[in-house]
Amino acid sequence: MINIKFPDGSVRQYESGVTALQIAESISPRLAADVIAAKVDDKVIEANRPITADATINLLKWDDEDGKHAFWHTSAHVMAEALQELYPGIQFGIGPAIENGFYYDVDPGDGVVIKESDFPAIEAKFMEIVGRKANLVREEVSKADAQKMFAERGENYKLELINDLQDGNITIYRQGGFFDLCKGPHLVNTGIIKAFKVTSVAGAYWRGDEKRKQLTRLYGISFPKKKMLDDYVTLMEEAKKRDHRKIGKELELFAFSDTVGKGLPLWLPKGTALRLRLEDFLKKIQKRFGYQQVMTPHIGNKVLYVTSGHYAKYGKDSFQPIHTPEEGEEYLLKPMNCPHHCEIYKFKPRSYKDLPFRCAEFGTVYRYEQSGELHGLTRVRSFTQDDAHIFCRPDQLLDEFLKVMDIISIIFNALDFKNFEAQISLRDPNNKSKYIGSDDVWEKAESAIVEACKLRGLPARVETGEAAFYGPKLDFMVKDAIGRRWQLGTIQVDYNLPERFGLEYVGEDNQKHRPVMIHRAPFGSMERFVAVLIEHTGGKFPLWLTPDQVAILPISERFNDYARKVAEQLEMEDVRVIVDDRNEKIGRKIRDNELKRIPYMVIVGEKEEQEGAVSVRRQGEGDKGTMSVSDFAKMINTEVDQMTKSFIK
RNA sequence: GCCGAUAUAGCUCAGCUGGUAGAGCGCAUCCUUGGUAAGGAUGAGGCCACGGGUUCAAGUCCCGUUAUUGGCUCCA
Repeated sequence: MINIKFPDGSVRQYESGVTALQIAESISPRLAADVIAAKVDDKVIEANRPITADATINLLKWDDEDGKHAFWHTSAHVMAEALQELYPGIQFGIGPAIENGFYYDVDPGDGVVIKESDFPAIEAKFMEIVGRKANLVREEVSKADAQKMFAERGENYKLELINDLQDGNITIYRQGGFFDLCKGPHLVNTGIIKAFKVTSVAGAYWRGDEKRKQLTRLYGISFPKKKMLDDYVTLMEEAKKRDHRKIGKELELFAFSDTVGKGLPLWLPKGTALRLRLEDFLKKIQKRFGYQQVMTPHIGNKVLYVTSGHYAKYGKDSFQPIHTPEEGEEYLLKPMNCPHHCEIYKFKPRSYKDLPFRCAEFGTVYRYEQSGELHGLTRVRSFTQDDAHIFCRPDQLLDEFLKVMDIISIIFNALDFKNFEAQISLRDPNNKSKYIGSDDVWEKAESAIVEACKLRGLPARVETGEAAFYGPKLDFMVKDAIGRRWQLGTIQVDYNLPERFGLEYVGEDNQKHRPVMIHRAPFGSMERFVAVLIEHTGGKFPLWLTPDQVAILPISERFNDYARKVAEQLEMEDVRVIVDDRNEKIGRKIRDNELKRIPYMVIVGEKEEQEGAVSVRRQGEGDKGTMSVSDFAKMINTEVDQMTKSFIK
């Protein structure tokens, strides 16, 4: 007999060799029907694998991440089986479960293209296969056997994968006539899968290497109930309505013009109003944190970027240098603000008493992003960083870093970005040639970031090999409407540029010392931040930020003059208003302004004019009753003050 | 940059197996002057992305280019 411990702490005894499924059955038949897999001592295994020693068990259902993972992983195998039946001679790459579903990378053979129009056939074949309700059978095989099995099927990609595996822990899973190299875990039977959809097809390089062959990647998602798929499809459609590109057009925030050039956003009046308000908000916070605003040109002598090292690394893939009538003179559209700020630092000799020197600029930069990468406002070729560079003494570094973290936290709180993720990006120790600077300097910079996160209790994922070439960084990532992750705020520690630009300060000891630099951008870029803000709010911006706070709707044209008078009065009180004086009925005006997501509407007619009042409506809520114009102005301003008092002033 | 998809009026889209363009919204003019989510009439808008080709005939079929788009790679 063995002891099985459950998550609630209770312990039961079972015969050795018992399976998770049997354990579930011993508790309740309903539980047994829901069990997808099991976590036994932190290892996820099939629900029908014998357990032969004392263990802690967690029965995994669809609601458990690991359960879903097994479900989708098996689904990937079923999709592969379907593809094998539909496309004889197809070769398989890898087919993992991902955050929302799974994919399989396949090579359908020369000249064979899998297109969107083929999805229905794949889906039908998939459902046919799960209808066979095949059991998944796990087999441990030797490396030689595995090689033989996949060589017979002509699976060159699988053979390459097997080559990299250790003999002795190679497993394959069979279902019906199909088998795949896989370490599991899986469902016990494919029949549990009740709904499936191919979500998209895309190219993907084998092993993520753009020099190798591009395979066809099929994305899919599956569920244990048909309704769940329907719900998922509805959810995706809802999310698409929050797409910033769509809302940006509807609310006239920004636009693109082929004539201006791709990836070059045009900020329309409403979008500009929103952006400027965000910039003012940050400026106020920065002032409080001792920053000084600076301005620098949009171009700079190429020498600046040769010095910084950017030219060597990105020069060929950037907008090319601007030539002047002078022989040999070259300027670059600035891809970064830091070299300019270094020159500001160098303007005069600095004393240790002057540090930290924090200089901030909403600096527009130009980067020639690959054409396939451009995406709405989130990935563009011209964008404005809310950039600042802090030049400080090494002993001030940690404290300065923490202060930047505090600014980011103020901003994310103010805008209600709760579900951000923090990522520490470190250098890849196996590929140091990608980076500039000595080991010693990198170690100091990396440990400062790790230490800062520890002090603030910020849980951060650590990624090696993701650092900027001049230094490690801490990034704040936020998801968009359909779950894509975008980097917003960033803080980077840099000992290298001060070295390259020969930055110095005179210390207490009257000797020359080298400052440390922090690059930081809490929004990241105004473009990307606004894009993510649009998707988070669905275009319903908070009252303090929104371009138009109030729409005044006269009942008929007879009250247009009164409406304009009210507008003037409100404007005197710093309320942002528009007057809808179109020749339309009131119901129509309400509907149109609701759709424009204007937070407040006030209706004015005969009654209001006589009383010097307005009839108030809140967007999405409806009628709020009548009040005097001055009370209404007060109400708006109080609401704004309530929202902003915690983070502005 | 690579693989797939898409491109028709200002916007959202229809246009079947080829026979010289349609709707709704928006816009303009007129009627209507209204009380909390779409009042009515009339009208103006299209080198069907661009360039080639096949055909008696191309929005429709084929090729190329450009832009957009879903991924991959990249992201100072």
